[in-house]
Parts: sequence; structure tokens; C-alpha cells
Amino acid sequence: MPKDTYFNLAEDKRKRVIDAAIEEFSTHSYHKARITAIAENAGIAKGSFYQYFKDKKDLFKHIIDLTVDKKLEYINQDMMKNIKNHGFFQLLQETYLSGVRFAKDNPRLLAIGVKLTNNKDLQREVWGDQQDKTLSFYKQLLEVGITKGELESDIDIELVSRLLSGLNYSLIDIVYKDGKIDLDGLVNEKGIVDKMISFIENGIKKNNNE
Amino acid sequence: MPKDTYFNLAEDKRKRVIDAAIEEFSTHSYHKARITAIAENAGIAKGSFYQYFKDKKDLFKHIIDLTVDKKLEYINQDMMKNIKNHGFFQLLQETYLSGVRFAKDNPRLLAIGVKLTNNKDLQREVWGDQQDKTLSFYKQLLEVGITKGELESDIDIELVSRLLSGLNYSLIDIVYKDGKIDLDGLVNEKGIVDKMISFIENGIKKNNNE
Amino acid sequence: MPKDTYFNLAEDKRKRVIDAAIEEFSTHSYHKARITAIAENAGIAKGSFYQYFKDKKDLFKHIIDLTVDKKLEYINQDMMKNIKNHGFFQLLQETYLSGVRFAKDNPRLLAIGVKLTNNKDLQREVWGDQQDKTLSFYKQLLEVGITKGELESDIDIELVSRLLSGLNYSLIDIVYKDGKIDLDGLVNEKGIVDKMISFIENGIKKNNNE
Amino acid sequence: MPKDTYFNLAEDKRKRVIDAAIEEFSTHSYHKARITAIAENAGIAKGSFYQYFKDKKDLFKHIIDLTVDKKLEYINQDMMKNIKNHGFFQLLQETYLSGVRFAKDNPRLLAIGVKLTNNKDLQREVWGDQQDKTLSFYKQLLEVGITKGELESDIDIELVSRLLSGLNYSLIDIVYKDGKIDLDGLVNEKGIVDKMISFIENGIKKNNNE
DNA sequence: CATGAATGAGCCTTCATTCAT
DNA sequence: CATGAATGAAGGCTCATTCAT
Repeated sequence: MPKDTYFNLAEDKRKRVIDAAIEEFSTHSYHKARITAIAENAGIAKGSFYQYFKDKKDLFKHIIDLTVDKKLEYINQDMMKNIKNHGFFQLLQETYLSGVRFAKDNPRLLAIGVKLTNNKDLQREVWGDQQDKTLSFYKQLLEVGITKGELESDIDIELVSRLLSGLNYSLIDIVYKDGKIDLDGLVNEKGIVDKMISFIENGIKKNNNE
Repeated sequence: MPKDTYFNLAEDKRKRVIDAAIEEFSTHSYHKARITAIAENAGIAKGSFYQYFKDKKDLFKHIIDLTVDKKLEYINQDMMKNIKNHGFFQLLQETYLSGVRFAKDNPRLLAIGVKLTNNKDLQREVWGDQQDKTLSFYKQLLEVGITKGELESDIDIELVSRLLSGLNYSLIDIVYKDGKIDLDGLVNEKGIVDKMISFIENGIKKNNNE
Repeated sequence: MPKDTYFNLAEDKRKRVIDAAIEEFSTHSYHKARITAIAENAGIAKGSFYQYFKDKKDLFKHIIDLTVDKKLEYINQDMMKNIKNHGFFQLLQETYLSGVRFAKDNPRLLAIGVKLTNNKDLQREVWGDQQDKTLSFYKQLLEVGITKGELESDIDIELVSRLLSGLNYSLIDIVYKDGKIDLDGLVNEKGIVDKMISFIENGIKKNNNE
Repeated sequence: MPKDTYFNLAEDKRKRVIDAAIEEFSTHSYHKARITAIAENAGIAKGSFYQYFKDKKDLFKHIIDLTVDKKLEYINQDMMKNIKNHGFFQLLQETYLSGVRFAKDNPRLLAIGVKLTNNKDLQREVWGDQQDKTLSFYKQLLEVGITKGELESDIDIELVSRLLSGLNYSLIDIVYKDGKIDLDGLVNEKGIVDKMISFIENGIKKNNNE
């Protein structure tokens, strides 16, 4: 949690600090990221940095918080608040699409998130149980889907929720590479998402009855 | 490539070095891994380390090579050499199962591999184009499956190959956490793999015809 | 080029750093010179050193720059700017004398300069083409001398310029040894320089016409 | 002084060691020269090196001894043994020419000698009073020359002997650069030496009586 | 005598953090 | 609240020399 001095800062300066931090953390691992560089790029004194944040981790956590906030903005809140009024695959599609939109608009935040994924220790310190929340969300979706008769009733919710979460990662990975759009041979994001949904709906086995 | 001195080393000492290295690299990122710690844990002088390896990267590459060799031992070579004689889902199941077995037996090597995934620069230096090879493998599997009429002919091979690769990662991630078995609520590996194969075959949508 | 922090340093501290550096570089080759020793003798932390200079070479270049500046102070600028108004041997004498005065006042800088002479690679990095400038200076002097009829017109300018430059080194070498005055059996600098000039003017062959 | 084991070595192996040492010392400063490299290039074990020589310095001194021996081979012994039967300038020319011939035939030994010149501490340890011997030689030459009436009787022998020695260095420096012949614009060695002798005989002042 | 593995002191450099002004 | 100089722990790496076989 940043210090009070940070929140009392002029909007402009606070933005410069955040911008510099995002730039540094998105291009370097947590440990290789240098607060010296951040201070320089933000145009503040190195000492000032420690007036705003307790230490490097304090800043990083703050950046992650901002990232989570930003991510939430991309989720269709109306839809999510009324899960029961929508079909399972519609909700899943919207979930995936919101992730793609976020990634497209915030490539640097995406890069930071991906890096965090690869550092379990840090993730535990910073995220706590965020991952569990994500899984819970998918589980909830699945349960409703089953209840409404949209999904096979004998699926393993624990497993499938993890697969859906994993597929979301894959999707992001496919659509964006190193912060750059990468749609070689893939029509467009919407098309990809649709195909993924279809994959999840029906699998890939040839249905001989057709 | 380690120096000759390394290969001339007594079996016992070489093992200690490798063990210490695997321990260090599996618990620290490449950059945070300390050769000082490796030397200490292996019971050799720091200077000796540099008689065996050119530098830190030389050792790391060697560990990766060992990992790749180990991984190959888990793949059913007979089956893979006669792809056309087996069904697509059978091959996929075997592929996934071999990964699970490797992970179960070599949790530390798995951890190193996962870390490498998160460091694209290092990966490029060490792996070259191994990732592409993996994708090519899945593509080949898919093509044969379509030809043989096992799979829907209109699937997007490029996309699905990436999904299958991603699901493999998810699988490993589900079964093992931080090098520790994690089968809470999940019957067993075989069961999980079977369920995943089923997921990929048929999807999760309720088939009302049944 | 030292960093800004260096130039912002208190006069006193900057002097201590430079003094320690000159002491170290004048008594050790560039590669044997230890920045650890310099930091210790300057009474600063090793880390502080790197706040002032990028690296060892940065410091060394700075010392060389200071040496060049100091050397220039000893040259009679009025005389050199009006080469044509003075006799060749008068100019040569002044050139040699300025070198002697510099060496006498700055024996440690002299030692550094001599060491640099022996490390061609370093010299190239630090000096660029300074050596050529020195030769050009002597050549210019010789050409003017010939034009004015003071010198034999058939001398090999290329060769003689190198000899004059070499004699200058010899002179410095004679007058100062390891930073200590060494006038054993030699009256005084002025006397030596006069004798050298005479040597260059007339040679040492007995003139039987006299 | 090398150990007895060294002198008992097979001619061939001893030669390989010396060759490797000369190669290393001629291309690196004494401190940067690596005995590891010497052992490798000589095709001997590093441990063997220490069976032949006490340490690095022991080897270096030996190389210098060999260099001095080699240098002596180039001096016209007959002429030097009968100094009194030859003219001063004839002897000086021969002295200089022998130096040029040595340099031409042994560029690597020359390089080692030049490096040694730049390391006074090492020079003292290795050469002891060799430099004094050189100066004594020139002094003797000068004294005989004066006695025989060839030279001006009022020259400062101490000074001139050093100048003649210095000019010899200049000559070598002019003729050979970095172990490579460098006669740009200079007719040939003999021509240069003749011009230098002329320079020493008559100086460069225009003689108006001519 | 040959061998080559083992050693460890020591070097340069980096960087998060502190602290006096 | 701003500043930026000061700090020092720590890391990777080099190499002459020793020593057991």
C-alpha cells in the first residue's frame, strides 16, 4: 500500500510514476526491474520514491491492484450480475472476449500479468487468492449451466473449471505476443473466440450422425 | 556445453553438481540462481565450478539438455513412430500421459521447464525453436486425424493445435503444484486424462439427442 | 566522461578521489590498478565510486584528460601561436623545457603518461590520434625552419620529426626517474636542454675547420 | 632460473614451451599473460609447467635471458672486440644496424622487450643493471672517439650516451611497428640508419659555410 | 616426471535502501 | 516534501599455484 504522500501527489506526477513503473515492470522481470530506472523515467528523485512507497514490492503490488481494477472495467458488469439470465456459452464468450479486449488495450499490463504468472512466490505475496476467485467464477458458471440443462451433468466441475481458465490463458497467448497483435492466419479475435467456444461446446470428434 | 573436465569428473561429484544445480534452478529464476549456492551445495570450490562450465548459462543449457533427454524417455517411442497405426485420441492420451508421468517423476525438472517458459529471451537462447516443434507435432496429429475421418474436417488446425498444447500445460499445472502432487478431489491421473480427452472429443454441451 | 554526481561533488572529496586515482594509476598498470584501492584511499565507499564514474575506464579517461589539460598549461602559448616569429631552435628548446617543467611538477601524471605509451590498445581508446598530432607539430616546426633557411634543406622531415619526438622522451627519461629527480652528474635542466639543442644543431663530430 | 627438469626435457618439448611463452608474452602484458594459455599452446599439462619453472616470473626471466642471448648474436663481435680499430660512427652504425636486424628477424622478442621497457618494476627485477651495461657501452664508444679526435672533446658523455641509447630505441620504433615492418615513405633500413648517423654527426642546422 | 582437478583470494560491478540537508 | 549522495552486501568470474595420483 503506497504511503499517504503518494496519494497527496499532484495527479500529473502520480501518473508519471505509474507510467514509468508499468514500463519498467512490463519489460523486465520483477527482480531485474530497477527502481532507479523508474525514478529516472518518472522524473523524480530516487529519494522521493521512498517517500511514496515503502519499497519495490509496495509499488509492484500497487501496479497489480491497478491492473486488476482495469481488468474489471472490461467485464460486462450487467451480464455478470445477471448470470442466470444468459446462456452458459454466451457468458463464456463474453468472458473470453473481455480478456481479449483488455489485452489489446493494455498490452503492458498484460505483460506484467504474464510475468507474474511465472513467479509463484511473488504471485502468492501479491495476489493472495486471486486465482481461486477466478476458478470460483468458472465453477459458478458451470454449475448454473448444468442446472439449466445446458451442459452435460456428469462433467467434473473442478477439472473443467481449470480447463476453461487455462484455455483463457491460451487464448490471450494466441492473440497477443510480446504485447503485439499476432493474428497470422487467424481471421480476427471474434472469429477465434467463436471457434474456441465451438471447441468447448462440441469438441473435435467427427459426429457420424450428421 | 560443459568442459571436458566436467565429463571426466567422478560420477559421484558430477551428480552432486547436477543435483545442486537442479535444486537451485528449480527454486529460483535463472537470474536469481546463484552459482555460489550451487558450488556450496555441491561441496566444491567456486573456482572448480568454472573448471567444469564456461559460465552460468553453460550450466543452465546443460540442465535443459538433461531435461529434454529425460522427457524423451517418457514418450512411448513405438507409438509415436507409427502414428498412422493409432487413433488420434489414443495418441493424444498417450502424449498427455507421458507428460504427466514425467512431471510426477521429475517435479524439479518440471519446475525448471515452467520457469523457462516464462523467460522468452532465455528460451530463445537455450531452446531455439523447440516450441515450434511441439506445435508442429500437434498439427501433424490433427492432420492425420482429419484424413482418417476421426476429426471434424472444418476445424482450424492452427488454432486447435495451440489449444491442445495449452491444455497439456493446464493438465500438468493441475496435476502438480510447485513440485508437489495435488490431486485434491481428483481421482487419479489416468482419470483426469481420460476426462480431458473426453472434453476434447465431445465438448461439454448437453447432447439432447441422447 | 564522469557522471554529473561527480561534478557536483564537494571540491574536497573530488580532490581526494582524483588524488587516489592518480596515485593508483601512477604506480600500477591500468589493468592492475584496483578501484577498490582508489575508493579506500579516497575514503569513499566502493559503491560511491560507481556513482561518480561509469567504470574504471571512465575514470582513467578523465585522469588522462586532466593530464592533457595540465600539460597544456606548461606550453608557452604565445610562442606557439606565433611560430613564425621565433627561431627553430628557440621553439624546440621551449618545447623541450615545457615538457621538463611539466614532468618536474607532475611526476605522477608523467608516470601515467609513460605507462599509457606502453599500452597501444588503451592508448587508441583513450587518446585517439594524439600521437599523430605530436608528430605533426614537429613536422610543422621543421618545415618552417627549412623555409626560413635555418635548417639543412635536404633533411628527411618524416625521420627527423620522429627523432625529435624520441629525443623529447629521452630527455624526460633522463631528467626524471620513477617520479624522482635524477640529475646525477648533470648540472640542471636548463643545462641539459641547452646541450641537447646543441646536439641537434651541430651533432657531435669534431669540426676540423675550427 | 628454470629447474633442472626443464633442462632435462626433450629438445622438442622445450622448444614448444618457449615458443608458446614467447607468443603469449609478445601479445600480452606480463600480468595479462596466462600460464594456462602457455601450457595449452605448448601441449603440456599445467602441472608440468610448475615442474619446469618456479613460477610465472621464473619463465619470464628465462625468456628475457634468451632474448639477450639472441640479441648478442646479431652484434658484429669482431668489430666490437676491436673497438679501437674502427671509426666511431662506423661502430655506431654497426650497433644500430645490428639492432634493426635483430628486430626484423625477431619481432616477437622485440615486442617483449618493448613491453618490458614499460614496466619499470618488472624491469628492475628481471634486468637488474642491464640498462647500465648498455649505457657503459655507449660511454666507452664516446670516450674512444674523443681520444681519437673524432668527436668534439667538450661533449657531455653522460648525456650523449643516453641520447644515443634513446635514438636507438627511436630507430627500432620507426622501423618496426607492432612486430610488422613499416617503411612507409622511408627508403630502407640502411638508408634510415645512414641518415640517423648523419643526424648525429652534423645535426640539422644549416651550415652557411657550405 | 606427468597430469589436471582443486583451490580461493580478489576483482569489477550492480542496486535497493537510507539519511542528512 | 524533495533531493541525491552514500552505502555495502552480494554476485559472477579469473587465474596463479598447489597437490594427490
